Amino acid sequence: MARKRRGSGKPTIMDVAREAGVSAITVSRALRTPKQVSDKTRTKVDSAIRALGYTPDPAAKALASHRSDIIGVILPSVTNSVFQDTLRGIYEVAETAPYRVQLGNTQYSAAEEERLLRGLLSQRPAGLILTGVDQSASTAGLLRGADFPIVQITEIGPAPFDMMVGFSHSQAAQLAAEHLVAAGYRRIAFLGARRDARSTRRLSGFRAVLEAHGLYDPGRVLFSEQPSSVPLGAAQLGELLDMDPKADAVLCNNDDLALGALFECQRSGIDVPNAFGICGFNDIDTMAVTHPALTSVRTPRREIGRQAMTMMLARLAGEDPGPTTRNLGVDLMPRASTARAA
Amino acid sequence: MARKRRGSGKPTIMDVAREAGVSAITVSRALRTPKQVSDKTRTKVDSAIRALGYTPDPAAKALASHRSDIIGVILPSVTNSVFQDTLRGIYEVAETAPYRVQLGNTQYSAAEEERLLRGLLSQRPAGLILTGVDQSASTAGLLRGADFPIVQITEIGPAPFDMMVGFSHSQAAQLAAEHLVAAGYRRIAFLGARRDARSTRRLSGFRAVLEAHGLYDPGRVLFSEQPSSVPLGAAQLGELLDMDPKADAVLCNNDDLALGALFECQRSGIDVPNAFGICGFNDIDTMAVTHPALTSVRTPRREIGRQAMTMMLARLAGEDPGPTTRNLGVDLMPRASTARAA
DNA sequence: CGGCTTCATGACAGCGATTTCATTTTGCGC
DNA sequence: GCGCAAAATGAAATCGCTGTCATGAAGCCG
Repeated sequence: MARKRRGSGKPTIMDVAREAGVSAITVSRALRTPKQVSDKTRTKVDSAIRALGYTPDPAAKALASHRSDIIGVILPSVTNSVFQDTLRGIYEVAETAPYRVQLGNTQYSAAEEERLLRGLLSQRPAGLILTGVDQSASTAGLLRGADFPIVQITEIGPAPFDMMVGFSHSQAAQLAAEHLVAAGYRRIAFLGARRDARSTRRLSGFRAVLEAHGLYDPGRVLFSEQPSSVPLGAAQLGELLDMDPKADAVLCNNDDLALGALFECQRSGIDVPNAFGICGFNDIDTMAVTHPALTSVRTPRREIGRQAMTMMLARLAGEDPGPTTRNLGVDLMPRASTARAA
Repeated sequence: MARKRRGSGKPTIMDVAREAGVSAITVSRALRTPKQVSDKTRTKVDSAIRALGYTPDPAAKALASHRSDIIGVILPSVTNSVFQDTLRGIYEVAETAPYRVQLGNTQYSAAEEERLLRGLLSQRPAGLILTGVDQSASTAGLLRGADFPIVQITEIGPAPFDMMVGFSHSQAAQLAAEHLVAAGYRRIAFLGARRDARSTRRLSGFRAVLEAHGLYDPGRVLFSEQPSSVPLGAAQLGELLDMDPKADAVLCNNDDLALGALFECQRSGIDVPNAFGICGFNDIDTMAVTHPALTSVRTPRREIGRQAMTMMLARLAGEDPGPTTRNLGVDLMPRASTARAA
C-alpha cells in the first residue's frame, strides 16, 4: 500500500527523472545548465518533461538554492505616468526572461522603502531595481553588502551600489529654464507637486539658470502637498497668478501640471504663448497634440526601464552588462506654448 | 567541529524555537494561529522573534504548505490609466495584508493570459484577481477546479468562477448614448482604440440606443489597431470628419480619445459643444478641468480594485466576503462638452 | 597504451518551513 | 479530588529541488 501522499499530484523532478531514466539532479542540470548534459540525455529529459507537463516548483528551487527568481522593482509610485513608462520598459524586457518582477511602491517614503526592501530581502531576490540615489542610511546599509545585482534608475549620481541608469534632473531643468529665458520670458515661475528628491534637483537647476540671468524670485516657486495631477496644475496656475499677476511663464515639474496650467489659461482667456509661456517636463505624448502644443523636456523613461532590466539580465546571466553608469540625457522639445512672437 | 553550514546565516524557525525554549512547530503556530498557543508561550516566542530579528522564509513556507503568499493579478495592460486606478485600489488594500501581489499583463491576448496563468499556477497562488469574463475555454478549464479564491473584475457576467465585481459596460455606454441623443445630437459617432471584449460591449450598448432612435450608422464607428492614447483620439476625430463632415458628436471609448478629440476640435476651430459634442468614458480627473470641461461616464475603477482585494482577503481569512457578485454601477457626469445651446 | 585531465552523471544531505499524528497539560463538572 | 474532553505542545516525516562531493567514462598526449 502506497505511503500516504502529501504531494500535490503535480509531476516533480523525480517523476521526470524516472520517465527519462536518469537521476533527478541530471534533470535539474538539463534545465539550468544544459551545456553540462550530453545531447542524448538532454533529449530524453526534454521529451520526458513534455510528456509529463512538468514545471519546476519555484518555491523548492528558492529554498534549495537560497535564491529566488524574483527581481524586485521599487518605485515611488505605480500610478504616476512617469514611472509607468519606466515600468513598461522594465516589463518589456523582463518578459523575455525566466524571472518574475515583484513590484513595490514606496509612496515617496524612505521608511516605506526600507520596509519594502526588508520584505524583499527575505525572499532572497535575484536582483533589485530601485529609484533614485537618496536611500536612507539604513537602506543603504542593507544594500551595500548585497550579493545580487542592483540597478538604480531615473537619476544618476556619484556612488552607485552597483549599476545606474538615468539622467541629470538638474541639467534637464536647466535646459528648460534656458529655453524660457531665451524665448523672452522674464518672470518665470516653477510649479511642483509633492516635493521629492528629483523635483528638488530640478528646482535647483531652474534656480541656477534664473539666478545667472538675475531673474530668480523664490516667490514664484510653488510646491504642493498633493500628488501631481492635471487639476492640481490648473489650481496652481490660478494661485500663481493671484500671487503675481505679472508672471509670464511657468516651468512645470511635470506634464500633468503643464496640462492643467494650459487649461486654466484657456479658461481665463490668457494668450499662450504670447502673454504666458508654459513648459512641461517628461514629454508624454499628449503634449504634442494640445492646442497650442506644449513645450516639454523629453525624458527617456521607457529606455531607462529597458536598459535597467537589460543590464540586470546580463549580470544575472554572467555576461558583461556594458557600462554600469549610464546618463541617457534628455531633449528639449520646443513647441507652440513657448513660441512667443518676437 | 561544526558540520559545514549550507544555511544563510539568517535566523530560522529553529533558532527562534531554541531561544524561546519551545519546539519549532510551536513557533510556527504562534505566528500563524496564535489562538492555538498559550499566552505565556506566545510571549516568549514573540520576544525571541524580536531578539533574533526573525522573518519567515516564504519559499520554505510555500514548499511545505503547498500554498504561497502570492495573489496573482492579471490585467490586460499595466499602462492604461483605467487599470492603474484599479491597481491602485488593489494595492491600497493589499498593503495591509501578509500577501504579495504578483502582476501579470496579458496585452489583451487570451494566449498570453493562459501563459501567465500557467506560470502563476506553478507558484500555487493564494488567490487570483483577473479581468473580465471572456477567458478562453482552456483558461476557464484551469480555473474551474481552482482551490483558491478568484475575483473577476471590471465586468460582471452570469457565471463567475467564484467572485466578481464590476459594472455593465453595455449599460454604461447606453447611458452616455442616451445623454447625447437627449442633448440634441443626431449624427453621433463612436471612437474606439484597440478592440477588446469590453469596448465591444460598449459599442453594443451604444448601438442599441442609437438604433432605438433610428440614428445608428455603422459608418460612424471607428476602431483602431493601436492602443488608446490622446494623439490617437485627435487622429481619429480628423478621420471621422473626413468620412462624415456632418457628424455632430462622438462617444469615445475612453477619456484619452475624448481629450484628443477635444484638442483636434480646438485646433480646427470647431465649436464644442455647439457644433460638436464630445463624451468620454471613465471620467479621469482631467475631464473636469479642460476647456470646455468634458462630459464622461464615471466608472468605479479604484473601488473595483478595493472591493476585489477586500473580498479576496476575507475569503483567505475564512471570513464571509459578503455578496460575491457586485455591480458597482456608473454615473454620467454631464459637463460643458455636451451642453449644447437649445 | 598508461596516466591524467575533462566531461557526464549520480548519491546524499540538506534548505526552512508545515503536516500529521501523538503526547502531555490544563480545565471543569460533580 | 477524579475522570475526561479540550487545549497546548512536540516528534518525525516530508515538500521539491539544488549544493557538494564522488565516481565512472571519455578524450588526449607522448
